Amino acid sequence: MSHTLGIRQAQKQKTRQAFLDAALALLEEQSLSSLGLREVTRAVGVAPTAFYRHFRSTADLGVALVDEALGSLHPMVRTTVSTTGDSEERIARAVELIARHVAEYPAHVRFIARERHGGVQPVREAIRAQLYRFAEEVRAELAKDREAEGWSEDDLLMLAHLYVDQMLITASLFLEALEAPEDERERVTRLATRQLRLITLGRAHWLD
Amino acid sequence: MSHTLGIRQAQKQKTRQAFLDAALALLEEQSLSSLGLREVTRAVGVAPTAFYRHFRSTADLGVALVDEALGSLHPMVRTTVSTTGDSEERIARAVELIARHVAEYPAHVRFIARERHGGVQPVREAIRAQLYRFAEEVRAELAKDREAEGWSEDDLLMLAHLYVDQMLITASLFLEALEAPEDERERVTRLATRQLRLITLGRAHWLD
DNA sequence: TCATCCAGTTAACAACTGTTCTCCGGAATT
DNA sequence: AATTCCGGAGAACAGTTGTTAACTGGATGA
Repeated sequence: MSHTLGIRQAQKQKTRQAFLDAALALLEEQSLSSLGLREVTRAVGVAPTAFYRHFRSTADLGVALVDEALGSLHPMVRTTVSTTGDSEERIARAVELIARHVAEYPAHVRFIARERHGGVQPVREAIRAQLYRFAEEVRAELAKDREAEGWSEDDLLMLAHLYVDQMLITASLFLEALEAPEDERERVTRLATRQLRLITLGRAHWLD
Repeated sequence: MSHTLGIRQAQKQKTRQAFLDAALALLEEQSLSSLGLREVTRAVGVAPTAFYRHFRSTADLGVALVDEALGSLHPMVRTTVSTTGDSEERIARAVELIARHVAEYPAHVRFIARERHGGVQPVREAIRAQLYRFAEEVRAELAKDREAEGWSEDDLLMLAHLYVDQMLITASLFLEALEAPEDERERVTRLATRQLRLITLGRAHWLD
């Protein structure tokens, strides 16, 4: 098992997490490329120079945030795609799961959506890599389905990317609807469900 | 026709355009929320205070950039969707058209992709409004097609949003592949084509 | 021709930025 | 018990930022 951290290491990780939390909060109303180092340290309640003990730059912190936001999501995506049952049930469950995740971690979702095409290259790269991993994993799960018989690897990956992108679009829509009345979120649910239904329909007739 | 502008108005518009051009260039490597007013005036070669003669703030300039980037695109989108011919031909033409547009106006495309979920609320709002207009127009064009018989207005709008989002995803992929060798762009073309093909397939079986 | 307008200039403001170097004190190691 | 390690503090650096006020000089319209 993992060795119990010394007081020192534990305190360091605690401060580091405080940096990540404070940055995430500040990033709700701006982009990473405008996030100042002093701004973050001020929010944490620590001297500006302490920042350098944990990150080389704000871009570096951004990459760490990408891992926090997406790193732990892989098992969830795998099981979601592979859930057995009627395709209609699977769609409903996937949309429900996205809605739930957005409601629970809105700042993480906002960060990813914002910085995916944002102004900081290393962060874009990190997100791109993670999303590619998602697509690969979805492809692997899709390949297990008997509906994938006769599909080329390339076509499966094409479909997987479509699903991943659709997931992000839906998450972003839920995010915009977060503060809105319940029926707005209901509208998003119905929209996303039908879009996934249409894609699934196209999938079923791909080999015609 | 439009009244010829006086020397004064003409010069003002020229400077204003210089602001937009300089800002767009600066925004290739950062986000709008980190774009400084002085930074822009320096690039234009003008005093900082001159900025206020044209824009209230950088956010205001951003909204103007949204109009420049998307405002003139509506007729193009309309005619693209409504082009007659085999659906396979239509897909190929649409993808080709996106590729061409990205190659011709990469900075505009980058700006839209970046600020769609960016840190400046009025700009996000402006982009959202324009994209909604696109979706409405696509819906109107789709409705003319005989394949749309039996479709509800709501389902047509759902499909239209799917097309618009797919258009943006594809544009963003072409953008990333801009500096890459030709075969990378070819890969994107093939990917986008197949994704559109699958969506079109789902569309054809929607009423089953 | 003369008064008015107005895009752009100059100067100055307090507040902020990232980064360096030096130091402190408690944890970790021997 | 003595020594090393190291996360964080403090002070100072040269530059930067947005915004204000008062100005200049050429185009505009009476």
